[in-house]
Amino acid sequence: MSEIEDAVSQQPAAEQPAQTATPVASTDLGVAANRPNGSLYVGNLSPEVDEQVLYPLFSQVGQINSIRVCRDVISRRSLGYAYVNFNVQSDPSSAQKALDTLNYHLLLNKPIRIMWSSRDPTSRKHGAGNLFVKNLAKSIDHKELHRIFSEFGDISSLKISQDDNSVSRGYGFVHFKKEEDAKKAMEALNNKDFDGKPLAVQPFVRRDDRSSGRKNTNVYVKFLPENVDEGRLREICTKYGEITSVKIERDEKGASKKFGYINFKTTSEAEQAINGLKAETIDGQQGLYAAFHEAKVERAQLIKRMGEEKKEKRNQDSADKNVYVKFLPENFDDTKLKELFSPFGVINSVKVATTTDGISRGFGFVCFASASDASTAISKMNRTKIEGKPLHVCLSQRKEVRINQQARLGQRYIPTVFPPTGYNMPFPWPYPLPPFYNQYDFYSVMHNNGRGNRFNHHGHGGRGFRNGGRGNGGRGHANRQYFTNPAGQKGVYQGQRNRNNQGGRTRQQTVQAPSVPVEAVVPAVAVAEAVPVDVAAPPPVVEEAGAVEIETFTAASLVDRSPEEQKRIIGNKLYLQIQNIFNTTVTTQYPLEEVCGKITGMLLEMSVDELLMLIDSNETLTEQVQAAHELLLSNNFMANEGEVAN
DNA sequence: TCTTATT
Repeated sequence: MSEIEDAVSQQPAAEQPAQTATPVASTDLGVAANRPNGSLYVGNLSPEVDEQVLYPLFSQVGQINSIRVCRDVISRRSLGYAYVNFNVQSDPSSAQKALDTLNYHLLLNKPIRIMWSSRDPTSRKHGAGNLFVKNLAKSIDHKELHRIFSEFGDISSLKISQDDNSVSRGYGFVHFKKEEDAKKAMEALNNKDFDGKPLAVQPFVRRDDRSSGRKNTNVYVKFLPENVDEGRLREICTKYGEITSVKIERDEKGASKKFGYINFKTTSEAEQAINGLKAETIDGQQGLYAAFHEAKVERAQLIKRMGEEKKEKRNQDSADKNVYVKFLPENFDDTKLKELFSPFGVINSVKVATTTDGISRGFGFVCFASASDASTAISKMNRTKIEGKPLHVCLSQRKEVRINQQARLGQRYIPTVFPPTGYNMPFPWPYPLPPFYNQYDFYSVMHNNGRGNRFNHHGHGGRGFRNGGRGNGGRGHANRQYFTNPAGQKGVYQGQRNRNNQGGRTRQQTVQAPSVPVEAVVPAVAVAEAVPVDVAAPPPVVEEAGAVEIETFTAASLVDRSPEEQKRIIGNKLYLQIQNIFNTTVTTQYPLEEVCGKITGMLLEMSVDELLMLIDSNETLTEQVQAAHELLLSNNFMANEGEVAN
C-alpha cells in the first residue's frame, strides 16, 4: 500500500505521541529533586475507587490540591491508578506522610500502592534495582514484606501479586531506589526462611528479555533437497557440534517436507550450525535457510512485532512528507494535482480523495520524497488561488492522529479539585473545575501582573468584559477557581462568583484577596487562558481597550509568531466562528460567552495545523463544537444551580 | 513464577 493510500485508509488508533511537559513554577522548598511537587502516583486501585473515595483518605494527612483517577478515554472506566496532588505550600511533608502511612492501605480489599509521581518513565522501565521475589508464604502481606526489605534501603515500589480474591500468589516485586541496596537485600534474603518457606530473591527480568535467556539449541532448517534424510542431515551437521537429535518433517506418505530440526548440545554449536548451513552446498546446491527454532507463539509474536515496527516506521517516514490539500476544484484529478506540486520536489505519490463513484471529494494528498520539499510546497501553495478559490495546504495528519485528537477532547476530564479544609464552602461541594482554570494558568495570571491583569484588557480592576455591549450587567457569569497561592503563604482558597441571578443574590467570597482581581471570561480571556504562560516570561503586551481586532492572517504570516501568539490569533477567529455556530446551528442553555469561551479553549488544544483546517471547515468545526458542548453538558462543567438560560 | 504510569 502506498503511503498515501495508507493515509486515506482506515487505521487502528496508534499510540498517542508523548505529551509535552507541563510548565511548573519552580519552588525550592528543600524537597528532594525527585519530588519537587506533592504529586503521588497511587496504583493498584479497584475499578470502583474514585476521587470521592480517595479524598477522605488522603486529606487526613494534608491539604490536597487535586485528585485524578485516570480513566479510559472512551469507556471512562478507571485504569486503576490515580494522582494525588498535595499542597506543598501549606505542608511540604504531607505527601511523604501519605507515603509513610497510607501505602498498602486497603481500599475495597485491595492494598493501594503509592509512589512518588515521576514524569520520567526510564527508572521504571529499565528496572535497575528491581527484584523478583517468589516462594512467599501466603501469610506475608505487603506491609510485612516492606518491613523485611526496607532494612536494606529505600524502596520505591513494592507489590505482591494477588488473585481476584486478594489472596497472595506467592510472588512479588521489590524495587529499590538504589541498585546496590537491591543487591544487598538479595544477598541477605535469598533462601532465607520466612514463615517456614525459603524466600527466593532474584533480579527482575522482563518476560521479553527472559525468553531470549532460555537455552536455544534447536536449529530450524528449510529448503532442504527432498532426498536429504535424517542420516544425511546429521552427517552434514556433525562438524558444527554435538547433535542430540535430528528430525525432518514428512507428509503422510513419508516424503520429506524439505524442512526439519537439528538439536545441538549447546547454543553456540547451534549458532555455528546456523551460520554454516546457510553457506552449505548439498549436491552442488546452495540456498538453505537456517535459524533458531522458535515456538509457534513466540514466532507469531515476533512477526506481529515486526509488522508493528514496520508500520510505525512508515508512519514516521511519511509524517513530515505527506501534504494535505483541500478545496481542490471538482475537476482536479491525480495528474493535475501532481502537476501542481511537482515544481517543489520529487513526489512519491499523489491521491485525490474520491467517492466510490470516482467523484472528487475536493481534497487530496501529495507525498514528497523529502520533508523539506513538503514544507516548501506548503508555504508556497497554501492559500494560493486555483480557479478563484484559495487552496488549503498543510501537513497531512494521519487518521489515527486526528482520531486521537478528538479523543483527547473527551479526555479533557477535569481533575476533582478539593478546597482546603476548615473553611465554609460558599457553594456545594464537590464542584468540578472549569476546563481552563487549572492552577498553572492561575499562577501565571497572578504573576503576570505588575501592571494589571493580562486577562483584563482594560488594565484596571474594574469590569473586564470586552464584549462591548453587555458589561457585567448581564446575567449568569460564574467564575470560580481553586488555586495555590503563588506567594507560598498558607493555603489560600478563593471562591469567587459574580452572578446576578433571578433571586437577586450576589455571592462573592474571597478568603484572602489576590493581588489583582480576576475577571470573568470573554473571548480573549478564554483564549489566553487556554495557553499556559511561562511564569518567567515577560508580561504580554496589553492590548488597547476595545481592540478586539480579529487579525487577518495567513498560515505564512503565522510562521513568525510564537506558539502562544499563533493560538491567540487563531483563537480570536475561532471564538467568533463558534459564536456564529451557536447563533445558527447549535443551541445551548448556557450563557453564550461562557460556553464559547470554554469551547474555544478546548479546541485550542489542537495543533496549529489542525486548527487551520478547522477554521476553514465550518462543517468539521460544527462537529467539534457539538462534541465539546456535549462534553461540557455531560461533565456538568457549566454553572448549573439556579443559572438562567441565556 | 516476572507489575505499574501521567493530571
